[in-house]
Amino acid sequence: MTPEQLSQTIRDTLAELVRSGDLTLPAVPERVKVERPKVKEHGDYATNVALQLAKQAGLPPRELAQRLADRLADADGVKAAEVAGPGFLNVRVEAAAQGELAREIVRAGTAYGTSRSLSGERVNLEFVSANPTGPLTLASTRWAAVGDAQARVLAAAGADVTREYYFNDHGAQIDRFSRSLLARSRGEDVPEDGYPGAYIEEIAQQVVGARPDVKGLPDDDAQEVFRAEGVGLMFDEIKRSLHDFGVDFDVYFSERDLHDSGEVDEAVERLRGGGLTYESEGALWLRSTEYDDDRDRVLVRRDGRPTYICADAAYYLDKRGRGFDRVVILLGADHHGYINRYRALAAAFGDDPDRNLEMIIGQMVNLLREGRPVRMSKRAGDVLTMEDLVEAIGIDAARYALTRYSMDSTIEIDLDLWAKQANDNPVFYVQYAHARLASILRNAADLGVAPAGDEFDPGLLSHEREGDLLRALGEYPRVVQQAADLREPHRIARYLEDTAATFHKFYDECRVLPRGDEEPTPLHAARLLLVEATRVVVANGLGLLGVHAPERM
RNA sequence: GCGCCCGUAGCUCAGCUGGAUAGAGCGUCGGACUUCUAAUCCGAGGGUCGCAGGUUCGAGUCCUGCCGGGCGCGCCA
Repeated sequence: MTPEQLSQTIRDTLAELVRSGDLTLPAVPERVKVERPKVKEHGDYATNVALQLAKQAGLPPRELAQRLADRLADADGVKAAEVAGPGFLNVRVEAAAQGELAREIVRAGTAYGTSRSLSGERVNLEFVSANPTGPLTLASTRWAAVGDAQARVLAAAGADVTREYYFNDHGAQIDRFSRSLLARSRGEDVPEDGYPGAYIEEIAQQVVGARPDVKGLPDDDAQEVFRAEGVGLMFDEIKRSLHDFGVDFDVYFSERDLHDSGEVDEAVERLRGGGLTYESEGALWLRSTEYDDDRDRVLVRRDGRPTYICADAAYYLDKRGRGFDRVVILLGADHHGYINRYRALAAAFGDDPDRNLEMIIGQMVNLLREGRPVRMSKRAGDVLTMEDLVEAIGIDAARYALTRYSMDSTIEIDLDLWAKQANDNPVFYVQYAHARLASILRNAADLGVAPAGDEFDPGLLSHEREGDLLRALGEYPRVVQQAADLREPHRIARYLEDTAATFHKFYDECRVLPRGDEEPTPLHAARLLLVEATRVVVANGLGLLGVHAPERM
């Protein structure tokens, strides 16, 4: 019996009480929340429906809970139901009803935990979107890990997700980048506003290697060569880093294309007609204060040139035009000031900013080494990059460490901890659980013991640790659902850590395989099925985070 | 000054969108391997949930005001 099934049973029971006249309610609630109590004595599951419906029913909560408990106790799969505290209803489930879940999970395999709740939703998820003027920074690495996990989680909930990367390969930043390359190729210092990093030197060398003629060109032409070649090289490197990190985008979208295609101009025209703009001091403004912005924003400068906001507007329209109902954008905390003007843009186009647009802000990342912050010196251009992080702790640890925390938290990654191949490293703790599970299944195969099949007796899984584990596995679909609804993939990681712990405790107390000369029993087969189910869940969960589920360690 | 995020055990962080006695890992101390991976498990200790009010049967969670930290506030992108 899963929490969903129990929830349904409780609803049915409420409906029965109403029908039989034992209870008066304006309506039986759509959803009944069933939660896992923290304290063992409170049963396998608990619900607070009685507390919530007491007022409507005109009954004291405990009285309502009691009527519900009396009827619920007879329901299929329910072993006991009792009233507790101010009106909680604590439920114990039949072992047989609960054990059945192991078979369901194994049968569902990789589909276990997925749902259709977002089916039909076309989601455009934009993240990273770093301009190709340097290697991916630590912050970009966080969005890469979280964004990809986000995409996987949304897809698991049935959404049709496109991963998109927006970049700008022309304009002021790129000019500074190409001027820096040019300067370094001549052994000169980079300009005051240039990019000082050591990678500039390397790229400059590569460009010169590929285009030896660049030396003889006049400044303007040479700079253009450095721009075209340099951006290409830099972007290739970024894409390769992302790919190695396990993150591949469906679309790389160029801002330049928006200008070239005339979409920016079209967007401006549509904004003019959208009712959220006005002209002042010779410029066209967006009334973004309508959406809690600090001030209105200029769309078209006095000289007639559009600001970058127009490109954003055009880009938004482009996405909507490609059929995406939801435009989701992951941004760093340094861009939070962006939200309100973007919402105003969506509204100016007649969209509902609460439904069509979603901007997710994530906080920054700091590194710790030997207990001290690893500082990056901006002046020297020594930024901490994705590759630095991967080199220090590996891809799995990096992805896991970056997705394990709420996006709202500024995080500190202790490199010494995450590099350790030891149990204080959460990613190893979870991966070890998977390796252990896989190992049991391998040994079982060697012994010729198979997981229970048609003859499976779910009632055999009645040990307390088996119940704990089954209930943990039963939580998984709800965790995925919640992670998808709240856009919080870190919940998957936390769940995996809890579930790994629950499994390790089970392993400690419940022998799975026959020892020595022991004959295999139905209990061995049943436990083996539970092991297989657990492996499925851990593997599925790690998969949502883009972290490997190793067969051995 | 204004806006967004954070403040929970010595440290790093969860807390199921208002529920029961606030959790986990690490660190500290003490235990458990002749047999499925001890990269594990068991036990102990550790808290004015930043502060002060408010909302209600009930607040770490919601509201208001302070305090502290991070990040932003261009006709730059």
